Amino acid sequence: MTENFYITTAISYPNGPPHIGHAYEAIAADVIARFQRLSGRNVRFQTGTDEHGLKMAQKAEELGVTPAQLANEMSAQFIAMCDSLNISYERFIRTSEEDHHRASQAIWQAMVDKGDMYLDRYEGWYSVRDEAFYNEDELIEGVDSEGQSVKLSPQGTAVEWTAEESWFFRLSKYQDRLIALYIENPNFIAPESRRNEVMKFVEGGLRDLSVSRTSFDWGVKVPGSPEHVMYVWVDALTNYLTGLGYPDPSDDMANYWPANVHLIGKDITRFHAVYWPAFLMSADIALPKQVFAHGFLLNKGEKMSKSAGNVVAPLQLAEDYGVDSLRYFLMREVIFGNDGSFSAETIVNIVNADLANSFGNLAQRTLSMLFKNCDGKLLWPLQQAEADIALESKIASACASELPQEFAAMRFSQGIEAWLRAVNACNQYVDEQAPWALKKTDPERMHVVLVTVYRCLRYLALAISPVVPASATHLLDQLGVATDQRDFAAFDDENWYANIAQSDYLVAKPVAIFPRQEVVQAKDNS
RNA sequence: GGCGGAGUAGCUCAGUUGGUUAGAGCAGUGGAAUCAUAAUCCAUUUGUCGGGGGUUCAAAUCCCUCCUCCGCUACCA
Repeated sequence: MTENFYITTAISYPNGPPHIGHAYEAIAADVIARFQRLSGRNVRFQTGTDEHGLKMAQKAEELGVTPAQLANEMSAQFIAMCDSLNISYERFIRTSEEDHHRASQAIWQAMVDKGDMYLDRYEGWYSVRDEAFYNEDELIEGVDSEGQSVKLSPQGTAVEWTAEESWFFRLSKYQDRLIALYIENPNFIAPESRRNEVMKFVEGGLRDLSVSRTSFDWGVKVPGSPEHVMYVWVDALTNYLTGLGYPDPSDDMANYWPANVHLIGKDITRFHAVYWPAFLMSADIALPKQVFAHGFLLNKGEKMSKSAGNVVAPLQLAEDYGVDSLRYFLMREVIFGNDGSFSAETIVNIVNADLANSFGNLAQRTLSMLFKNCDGKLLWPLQQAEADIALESKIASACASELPQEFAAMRFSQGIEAWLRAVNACNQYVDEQAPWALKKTDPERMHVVLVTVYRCLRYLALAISPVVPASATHLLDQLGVATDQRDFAAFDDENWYANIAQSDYLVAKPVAIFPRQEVVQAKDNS
């Protein structure tokens, strides 16, 4: 029986164009999705945009368009980003869609039926500028324009005592069950540092959550309270269910829920690790198996911000260095779960060293010799020497065992390191065997050596394919590997090589899969 | 302020039940080779393991203290 696997990214808030963080999350999720497919699972991969909320409404007004128009325009940009980064999602969800409103109202109603929703007043010091309520003890003393002493928000903006009618969710009721969840499922929140933070937060006591707003109307209407729209997180989190057809009983719900992993940025851990499971518990829906919070990307070690003027457009990087180069760099160089630093120089460095020089050139030198010296013919039957078998066994272990184990545990950089050791072993083997010398002394042996590396290349290409899908496909095409033989199950097929070798397949003059890169100078905007 | 994490070669990081000359990759340097994308292979330099103090036969690893950086500390998303 085939296992199912459901992975989601957070849905992006499209009040601005996609940035490198969005690209990173999409790429990481895509690598996981492709890896799971390679492992033989039925994968459902969902991403999308979170289009409601005050900020979208404000941004639309600022631009003189309706929120729906803005959402259309911006979500198109996110879809375009996914497409250019080769993101293999099954569903791109938009929270403004009709089915999502229905799903959000259904989960809301389920929470009402459970007795977890009540109407109350939300009172506090509100800053219009910050759009946030503050506690008395958070406020600072300040002076207004007339020299009067006034209370200000921590950001120094004006606050006023405000009261708003709001629906509340009985979050406090779920404190103990949440803690039990974290203890019984240590991997529910990853990495561990995030789990510790969440544990402390919940142990510190939970207050009920205000979950509706009356101050604007760009959102999902609360059932029975048309003047209220849902607090965006109730609606946003529900997208993970909407995409499977909730609330209707459907095959997708049966097959894919609960999700295997919600991949998110570390800044929204609490919403996913506290509120979301509490909502689901209340609605009697199964809980996702894991919430994985990845880190942030820093531009040369600096946080990116509009004011610092160092925001990097993801598509520009993909355009400058290639989609697969960007994907490889992010998965290889950033320890998954930690923050990571990037720069054009580092990307070029890593990609040239690993992909162009080590791996790409290995393929190029091998296929080139096969083409020139053996007319592209593969060898059958194949009589390998001890060194050949030893190499293959090492490569098979790295590609079929080490890398998959690391990837399954979300340790992508470690998995890629194991793969790189295999690549290096192949280059080492080529140098030791020196097929160019054998060409004069023992052409038969030369052929065996080249075919041995050829066989290793298939392992290497398949294993790394989730990270660099287009390039891996390019190489597998050159190797003549059938498209239905490109998964981990094919590693167990003893006859794969015999089938190609005994066919009339010939290795053609190879085309470089990873050209060397050079740093593209940033355009001067002045 | 409270709680938590981190500070190891130029860069990114491994490395704790305390134990021989502290490791890897990249970058650098020297050499070999010439099939290949001036790619590859071999060898190799550099470290007060954040500062100071302590425990111990022995500490990057345990304790104390100080410095620096980061995260969390609820309703923008």
